[in-house]
Amino acid sequence: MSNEQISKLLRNVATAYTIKDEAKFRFQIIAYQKAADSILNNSIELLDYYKDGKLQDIPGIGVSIRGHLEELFATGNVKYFDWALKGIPESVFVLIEIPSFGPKKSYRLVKEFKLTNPKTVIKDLKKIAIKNKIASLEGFGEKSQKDILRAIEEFREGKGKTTRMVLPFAAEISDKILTYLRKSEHMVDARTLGSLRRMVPTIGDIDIAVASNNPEKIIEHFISYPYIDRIIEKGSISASILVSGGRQIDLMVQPPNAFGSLLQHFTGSKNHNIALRELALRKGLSLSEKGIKNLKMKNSKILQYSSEESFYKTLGLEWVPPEIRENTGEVELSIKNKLPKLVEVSDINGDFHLHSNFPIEPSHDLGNNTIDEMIKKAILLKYSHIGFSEHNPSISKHTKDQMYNLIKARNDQIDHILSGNKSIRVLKLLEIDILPSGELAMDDRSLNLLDFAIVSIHSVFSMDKTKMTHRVIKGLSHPKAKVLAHPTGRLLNERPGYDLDWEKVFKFCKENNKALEINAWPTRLDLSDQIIRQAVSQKVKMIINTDSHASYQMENMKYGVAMARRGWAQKGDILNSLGYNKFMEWVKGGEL
DNA sequence: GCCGTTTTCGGCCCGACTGTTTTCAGTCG
Repeated sequence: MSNEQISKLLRNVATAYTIKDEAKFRFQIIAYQKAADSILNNSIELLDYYKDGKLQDIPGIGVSIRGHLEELFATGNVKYFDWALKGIPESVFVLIEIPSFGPKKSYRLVKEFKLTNPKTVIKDLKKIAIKNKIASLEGFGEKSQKDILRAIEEFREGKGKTTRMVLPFAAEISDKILTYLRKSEHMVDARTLGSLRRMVPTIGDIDIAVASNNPEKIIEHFISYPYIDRIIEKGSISASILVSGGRQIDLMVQPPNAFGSLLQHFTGSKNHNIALRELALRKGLSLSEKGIKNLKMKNSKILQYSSEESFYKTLGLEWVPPEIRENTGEVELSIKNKLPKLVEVSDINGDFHLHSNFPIEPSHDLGNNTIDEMIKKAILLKYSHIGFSEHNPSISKHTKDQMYNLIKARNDQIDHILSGNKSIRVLKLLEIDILPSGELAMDDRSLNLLDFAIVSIHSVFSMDKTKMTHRVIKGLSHPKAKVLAHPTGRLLNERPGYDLDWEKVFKFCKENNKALEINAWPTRLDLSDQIIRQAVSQKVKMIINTDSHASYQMENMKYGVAMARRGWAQKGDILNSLGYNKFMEWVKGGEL
């Protein structure tokens, strides 16, 4: 069972409890939802935790839920869940996937109209709404009947939060809205917050905070956005719209004096905020987007904060970088003033996974820009050294000698360009396939033309974990192989990536002076933040590369750095932060 | 059901908005 399926199962238990007796099960509901969230956000298979007897390491999973999950893995079923879910038709759990459908509404509609077929429940409900049968129900009306129809329609079309965007796409939409908002004379400041500010790999909706003394005017301006599809909701200080393309934008306004608490609130994550608010409660304080209320003093005013720093400071906390606001230990460390100093874009001295358009007759895609163009871009980015890593010449279409000659020609081209340009150093690398056998797709004579090789998997992804781990380690074992590129092979919104035994891979990298790549390509972002954090804790070195196939893509470095930051990586964990000489020491096998 | 800087017992975030209501329940983030 996948993490997603297990998460859904726990969420269903919470839903069932909510329907049966929300008051009685209040805290179990929260606990099950928390556990479900935690599992969904975990990029490591739960089955692996189970096999290692470490289910309880997952936050939100205690003795009770762990027991249930162990039963699930051992027998494929959980008696307690069967009991909890008893009496709730399966179609309820289908309806609840539609935004604006919660437990109560879903159950009520299923019961009222006997919608017992989970496969057709959405279609059936639509028919009933069209026949005007919902409006007359007590607690419903004309408006809610229309809303139900529209919610079903939008769900089918994948609008709103039902599909997630990759970071640059979300950033582009957000920038357009910000530019528009800034045209209002009532605007003092506007910022993109939520998961986009935290640099989560995929974004559900776009959250924007505005500082203004005239919120009504801002809201009016916001809902007049020319590319609007419809207004989802609109109040006095917040509003949500759907823009063309089906993306949801949430807006919230506070006066400039309270902008700090709004920034904090709307950046999240939800779990970080809950942790902060529980901490505040223990001090007799209540937090919200409006500011801080002192609960010990009767009818005291809410204290306002114009900056996030002052807001955190009042709680006795160090300001927390948005990328690590996930309640995974950052709150505890910020109390002690012991947050790590995370790596920054300005620490990056080079990019080592670049594909030029040099006709190397590769196994996979060629780049779009010349070596010269990419070097010029690297100079603009103030890099001191870079590396070209085109794919190896296709092994099936060339003899060994032909491959050798192609690589030599590429190297000569680099030397030729460098002879007229001394402002940057350029390493001669290649990205080489690790064949299913674990062998590299190039012989030693050709490999010796390189400063080092980046190795990666580009075929036969479906190997099991043990075999894939063996394949990767064998590939990395070649003395010229120094970096494992896009280590899981995941493609966001497309495929999950293969499984590796990370303990083994980490150990091998550490003992043999190899590095794991953090690939900054926006649909890869591979490694995940979670695995980066494990690698950091085991002192495995990493290198952030853009995998650019065009010079403008070299600006994607910021996304790779963001993943490193989300994984709590510091400058010392990231090889790109080294100067040329130190870097070459590492290349040649020296300890750092 | 989970969790720990006052706690292994006794807590558990906070507010906005909507529709159907005359004061609130449901949903969302």
